[in-house]
Amino acid sequence: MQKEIELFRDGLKKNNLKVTRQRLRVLEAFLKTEKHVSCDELYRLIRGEHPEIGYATVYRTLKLIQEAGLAREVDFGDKVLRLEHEYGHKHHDHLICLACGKFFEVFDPDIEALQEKLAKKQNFTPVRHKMDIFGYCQKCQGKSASCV
Amino acid sequence: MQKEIELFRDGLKKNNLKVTRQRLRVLEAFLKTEKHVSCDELYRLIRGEHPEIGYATVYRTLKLIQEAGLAREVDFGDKVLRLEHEYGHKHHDHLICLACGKFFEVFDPDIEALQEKLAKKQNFTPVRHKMDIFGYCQKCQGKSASCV
DNA sequence: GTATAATTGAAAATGATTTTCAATTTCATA
DNA sequence: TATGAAATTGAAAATCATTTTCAATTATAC
Ligand SMILES: [Zn+2]
Ligand SMILES: [Zn+2]
Ligand SMILES: [Zn+2]
Ligand SMILES: [Zn+2]
Repeated sequence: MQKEIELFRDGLKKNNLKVTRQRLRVLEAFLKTEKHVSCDELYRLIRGEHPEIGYATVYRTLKLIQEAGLAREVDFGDKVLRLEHEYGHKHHDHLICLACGKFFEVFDPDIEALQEKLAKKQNFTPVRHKMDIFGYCQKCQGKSASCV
Repeated sequence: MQKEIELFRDGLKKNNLKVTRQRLRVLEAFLKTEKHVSCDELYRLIRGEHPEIGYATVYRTLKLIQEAGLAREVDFGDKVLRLEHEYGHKHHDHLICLACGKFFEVFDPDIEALQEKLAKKQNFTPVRHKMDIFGYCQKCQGKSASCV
């Protein structure tokens, strides 16, 4: 966490941006949660301890956190922008339960290799990818999507 | 296209919904375009020939087209809901160019098999998946994302 | 044809995201 | 440590895609 804070400060300095109390609070809150958090969720978390920090500041700081390479966007198909930790977290893909909403992080080097190959075959230079598998987790076997 | 129209009519009848002039116009417009079209884009296309058809009708009909199994949602990460043809189009994944926005439909049975295996290993029952590879197409090699 | 129930289009509502702006704060420099 | 230019802040408003409302219109079963 110390390393992340340092990277954040460096990212700010590099762009002539200021290190503020609010920005540090937002970063800390983001680093503390291991979920795939939305801006709104993070704002509500922070509000408990720091009700003086506004939504816009959380929103803007999340952009800065992304720019510093500490977070990446994930999309679970629920129309909400979510962020997950990037620093110290290797690339992975997701299994997402249609019933309970839980997700699992997975990684398969064979799939990754085939993805490279697939792109190259089309003379396409891959930069990044997103692979999300939707279905039912062990606990939700047999349930339909409606059981929340 | 005749088959698709029939399926659409069947879908409506099955749910006690009415076959209207507007719904057929929207379906035809959707079937005619082979792009991954958004509601707004389709509305603008239709407006040329049928300015009397409202946005809400296009929006609502697109839902019905999905429910009839004729369209599926695709997400290119641009925050807009897009639909592509489903009927007669096998499952595929996408290569999406970060520079020019063009996309290519791809399919790799080996990847599909490994995806199944990966999910099963976690006792997860896969239903559907999304795999999007972002990068640069042949024409845009070496360009940065800013060149549109 | 009539009755009934569904559909329509315009406009308003929604909900996440993004911007505006005047007051406040940071921080390089003196 | 004081100063002042430049960046930041929070509240509120704007934006933008999506979704709903509602009174008038239309499809369809009888
Ligand atoms: Zn991957
Ligand atoms: Zn589950
Ligand atoms: Zn696939
Ligand atoms: Zn496609």
